[in-house]
Amino acid sequence: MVTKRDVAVKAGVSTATVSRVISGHGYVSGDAEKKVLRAIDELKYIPNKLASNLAKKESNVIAVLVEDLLNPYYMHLVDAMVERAAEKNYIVSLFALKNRKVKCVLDDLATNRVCGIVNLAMFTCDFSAYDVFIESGTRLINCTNADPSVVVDYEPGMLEAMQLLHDKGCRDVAFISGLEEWLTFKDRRVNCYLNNLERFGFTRDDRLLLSGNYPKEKAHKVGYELCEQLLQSGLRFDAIFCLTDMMALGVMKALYDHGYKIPDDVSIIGSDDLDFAHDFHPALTTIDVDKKAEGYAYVDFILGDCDKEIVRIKTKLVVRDSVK
Amino acid sequence: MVTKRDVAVKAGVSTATVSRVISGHGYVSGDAEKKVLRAIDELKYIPNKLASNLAKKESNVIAVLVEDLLNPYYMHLVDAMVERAAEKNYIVSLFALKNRKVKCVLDDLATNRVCGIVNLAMFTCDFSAYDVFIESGTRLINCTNADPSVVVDYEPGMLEAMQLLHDKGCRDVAFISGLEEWLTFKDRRVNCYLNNLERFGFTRDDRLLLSGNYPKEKAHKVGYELCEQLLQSGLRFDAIFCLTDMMALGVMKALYDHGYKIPDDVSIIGSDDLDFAHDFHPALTTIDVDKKAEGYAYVDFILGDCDKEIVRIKTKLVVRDSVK
DNA sequence: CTGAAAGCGCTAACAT
DNA sequence: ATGTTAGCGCTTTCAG
Repeated sequence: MVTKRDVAVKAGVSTATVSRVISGHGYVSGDAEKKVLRAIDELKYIPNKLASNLAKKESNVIAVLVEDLLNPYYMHLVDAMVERAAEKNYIVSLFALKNRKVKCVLDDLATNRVCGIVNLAMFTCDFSAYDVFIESGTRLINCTNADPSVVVDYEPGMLEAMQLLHDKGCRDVAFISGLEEWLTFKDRRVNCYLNNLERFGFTRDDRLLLSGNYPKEKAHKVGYELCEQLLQSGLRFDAIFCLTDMMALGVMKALYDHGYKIPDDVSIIGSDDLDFAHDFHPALTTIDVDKKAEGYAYVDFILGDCDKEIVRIKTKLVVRDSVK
Repeated sequence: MVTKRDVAVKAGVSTATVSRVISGHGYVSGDAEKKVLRAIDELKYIPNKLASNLAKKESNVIAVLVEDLLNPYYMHLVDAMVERAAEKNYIVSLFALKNRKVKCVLDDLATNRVCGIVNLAMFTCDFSAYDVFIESGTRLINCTNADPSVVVDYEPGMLEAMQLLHDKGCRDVAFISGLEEWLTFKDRRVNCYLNNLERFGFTRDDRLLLSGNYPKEKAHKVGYELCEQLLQSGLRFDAIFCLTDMMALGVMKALYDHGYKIPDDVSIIGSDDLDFAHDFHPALTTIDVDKKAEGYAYVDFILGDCDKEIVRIKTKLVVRDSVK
């Protein structure tokens, strides 16, 4: 294996100089640079991250914590993160909570000395017991309440959606959501819905807001079940907001299974705008989230390339065919 | 930061002994073991993978190469791989080809000294130029033609599916596939279809087998377009095999958009059995692939924990509502 | 059964 | 502008 030392010898300089030309930091004469570059090329030198990670006491891996890898929304995010991380010579690794104690996962992150952790799961964890993270200044996102954060600003999209429903004459608008403590009381989509019911002349009825076990259980499954629950409640409704597109998939399925027509009998609005929302039947009207910006923001935060302490992600309504 | 040395000092032994009890290799007296374990516990020692990676000249990261992270089938695989890898203290990192030259990605893999590469993309690459991989014995899956491999044995599932179609009286069965060179001429699903047309009394007509640009383009999009192409061809067909479930989503969408009813006018069969195939409309009849076994096999191969040189993944038909 | 010690390849002062 | 060198924390012979 060819090392930095080999390059240095071949170029007739020291390893420090080689480091300088590679990193771009520090002064190097044009002549030295040329020789080093040529040596690197001839020797096909490939730097060893393993060594630099150790020397720097920090790895180049960004950890992403997820509840469930199969969630397409997360994958959009991860996709963006991988792209952004690659630009900066970092890599992203996945850590799943499924079937593992949180402590195990945390130990795993610690032993790997990851340089940052993006927690996409619905819980905060106590990192205070992990000196490693604190000492090494590992950056955390969405792990503790004090983290810098990226928040999806659902308001514009939600307002557009409510306006659309209003324009179409809907009055009894249900909202199918997830975990009560995380996704009903704290969620910006739900809050926006709740805060603007009167403004758009929608019926206010607590029973129209349903909570379920997402994301501990699959969104589509929760959507299906909650929709059946809504159907059985006997309440009148002419439109349903779904917390996510996948939830909308389940909701629509339940509606079909019970003989309802979409959007004739009930209008559906999702949230996320997954890449295949267009191919739902009918094509889903949904609140698009700028997922690429969100993913980029995560890695920029982790890498300290973002000076803001909070970045807001844009949303907007994408009108397709699921609203009459 | 507490190091192995700290533990050794506290336990009154050498670092080598600490290593022995941690790794479980080599002889250690019960007494020494006890002391070491206690020291680890009291000091809250967390081993540093960065150091061990360097010392062993091999990292604990398994690389997964994908064309497109958003493909749900890959995510099922990655999900299984993450789970399996975690059991063995390895982590999995994602590398996307999208927008990057293959050489860049390969350099990236090399500089990170990944311990293995699972190539889920549709191309083989020339690793011969990368001494690092060869020297360090990096295990490759699906990278070169010589790799050990896991093959999905689509035959059982395909045969069941063809039998079902036959029983339902279908005769003109189309097949909507992907890249011609990879997914038409080489694909086991396609081959099985082609080889058994007569056996089930299906029409043989080359024009009924359509190729598209998947996976370079999204499956659902390719499915949609190919289905429209089929529609425009004027050929008669009463059933369609789709290479993947996501393709089926697009195909079904195209059918609806053109006024067809599923399964009344045409039956649809997918392949993969994604977790949300049940919530397609109608619920998709599809060939289930044992994705967990597939993911496990990949990491077992990478870690050398599998002595077979080829493992076969099972498939079976899951009957739902998209076949009349 | 245990310990000493020589690296692994790179980084980052510090010196020149 | 460039070189020297002392680590980074762990693994792994090799002695004892």
